[in-house]
Amino acid sequence: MVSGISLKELAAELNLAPSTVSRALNDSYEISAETKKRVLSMAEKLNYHPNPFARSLRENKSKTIAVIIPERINTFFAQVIDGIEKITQEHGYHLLVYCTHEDVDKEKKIVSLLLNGRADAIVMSVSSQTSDICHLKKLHDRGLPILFFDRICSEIPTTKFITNDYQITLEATRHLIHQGCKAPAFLMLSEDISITKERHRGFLAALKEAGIEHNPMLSKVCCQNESTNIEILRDLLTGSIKPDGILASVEKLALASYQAAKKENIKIPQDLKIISFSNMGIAGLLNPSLTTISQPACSIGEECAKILIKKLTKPNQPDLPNEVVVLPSKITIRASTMAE
Amino acid sequence: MVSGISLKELAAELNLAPSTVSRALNDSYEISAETKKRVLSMAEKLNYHPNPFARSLRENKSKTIAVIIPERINTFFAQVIDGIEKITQEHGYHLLVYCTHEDVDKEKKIVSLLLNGRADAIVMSVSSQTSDICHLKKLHDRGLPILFFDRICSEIPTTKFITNDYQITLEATRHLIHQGCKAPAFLMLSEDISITKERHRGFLAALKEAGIEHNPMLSKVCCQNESTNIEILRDLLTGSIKPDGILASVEKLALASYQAAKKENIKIPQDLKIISFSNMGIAGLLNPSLTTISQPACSIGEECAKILIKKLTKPNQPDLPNEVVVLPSKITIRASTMAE
DNA sequence: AGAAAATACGCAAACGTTTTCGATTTTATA
DNA sequence: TATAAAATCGAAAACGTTTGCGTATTTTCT
Repeated sequence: MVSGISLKELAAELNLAPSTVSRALNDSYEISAETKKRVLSMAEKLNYHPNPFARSLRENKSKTIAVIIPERINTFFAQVIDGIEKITQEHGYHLLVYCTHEDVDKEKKIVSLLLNGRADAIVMSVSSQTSDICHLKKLHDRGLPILFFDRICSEIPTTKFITNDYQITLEATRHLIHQGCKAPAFLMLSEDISITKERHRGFLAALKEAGIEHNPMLSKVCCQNESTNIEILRDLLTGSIKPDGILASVEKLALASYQAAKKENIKIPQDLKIISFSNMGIAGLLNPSLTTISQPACSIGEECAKILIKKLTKPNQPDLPNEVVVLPSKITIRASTMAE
Repeated sequence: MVSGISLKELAAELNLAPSTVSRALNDSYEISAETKKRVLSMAEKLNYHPNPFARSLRENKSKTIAVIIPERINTFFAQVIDGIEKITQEHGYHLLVYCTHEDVDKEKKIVSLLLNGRADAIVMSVSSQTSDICHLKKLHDRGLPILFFDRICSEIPTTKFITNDYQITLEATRHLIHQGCKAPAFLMLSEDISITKERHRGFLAALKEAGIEHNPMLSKVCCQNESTNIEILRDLLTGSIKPDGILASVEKLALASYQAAKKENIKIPQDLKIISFSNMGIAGLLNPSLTTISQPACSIGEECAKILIKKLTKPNQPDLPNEVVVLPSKITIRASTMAE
């Protein structure tokens, strides 16, 4: 009932062979225009819809792309998926979306679910806990097109999309320094992930350039839990080596900083200037408004999708090239980094 | 290559019939423990993964649930999906996620894609433009389990999950009045959707209860575009009938109100108090912090998923009962509604 | 007019599972 | 010991498509 009428039944209704009906529906040159019209109208009348699984089984492709992200409640990732969906939908692809919640074990489970061909390709951003990557290697070895964005996995030879993390963090840190920061801190979720390294490198470069000696205590690794992050940051802000600026490599750490500063009664931007990677639309409505480094999330999604669609739809396409595509981020200066 | 080894090949390797191997893998009582062990270890060794499409074709179910939401960049919907995923993943289900972007035409297209059995069930929240619902009826008539949350469709006899919209809006409006509002406004995306009506009803009831005569000009229908919304609200805030309070039935309208008030130099909460439906984690960090009505998004997702899983996994389950499940929302009072 | 080519369609296999129905062997029962 | 019952496995059909190949009819060319 729920699956509706089949091709065979449709063919029987028309007194035609299933093969003929199939060809007619697929607009084959072997079928006369008249027969095509007959088939089409009967298919419409009987509400025929081809079974996607029979087709997938036969064609060995699913018209489905899997997207794996570390968190759903995050403007950046949501925008990327919007971008992916926009392009892939035009080509009749469906999106399976999985969230790892920054948990590498969950990531492994999800990845293993995709070893059976359920998806024709994978677009993903690895969890912040991901250091061992043999589960990802297994996917790639199987021949499944896989493609990374933002949190990339450089060991796997495929196309990756990131932003100019080093350069933009360099500029952002320069901005902090220019606004008067003498001892900025760098906040991160993990030391392992690719972009964190790049961003940290840019941060340190700007300090060196300005002749500021960086105290490693001011490069802080935080965790997933919001309340413990706030505690970590309260300790940082009231510790022996107080930062007068913060560069948060992840949005949630900027927000935790706001909370911590609020609790410790530290004034932003007077006592503490904050700049953060963030794609929140409402950064301008925060108290004070947050200076952000925003990534071209939607474009990243679209570009991912485009290259994937090309690979999947054109026959005899080569493997995805092992290259890193860089799209520029943008700094929007707001109140949180204003010099007094 | 990408699809790996098949059951037949595995069987050949073991000198067993495919049927035996299938049964062994599915832990059938008909197979001896010894054979099972042999099969399992060989399957492991050869990296066998059952083809999901062959199975779906045979079993006539896909182990897939489709989720349709009006927007992705929205904490509420993201949380609901997190809740759904949490439960469904435990039972081996996959999630196809579609976004309508509040566009009813896109909604229709997406729905028509699901007429072929690609998903075993649908969980959705309709777009704000959806008034004609025959595309949804078609799904339900086909026998596909469909289930609504938040933006429900009452014409279709199935289970729906909402919050106590009438009651909580009544209380929220009382709060506004108690804080000194004499002429609160009500902001909505559309007059058509279910929850808007309920919320508006609660709003009006509170006004009546307080003996306040409501000017219909203060019930404002906004649109999807942020900048035009800001214009609409600037007009409202500077018009002949000025509101001194706002109840935003949707998060984005509260944010637009903040922007409009900022531009018009209207002080919140002194000149204008704002309360809004919102699940943003950072409502407390806005300037001023936003009083919110937050919905139990994650629970909604989990409850949806639970009832669905029950329906899908237990045999001979009756249709989803035609009832509305109500989960309570919660008001969190912050600075945006403080009396001076 | 006859041969060749083009047109339009049908038959059957194949994709990788699961399951019904038997078949054979082993074990338990009388 | 004969027989019923249980245990273990295999053959084959079925799910709904697509497609290679075969064939009958019509058209075109010489």
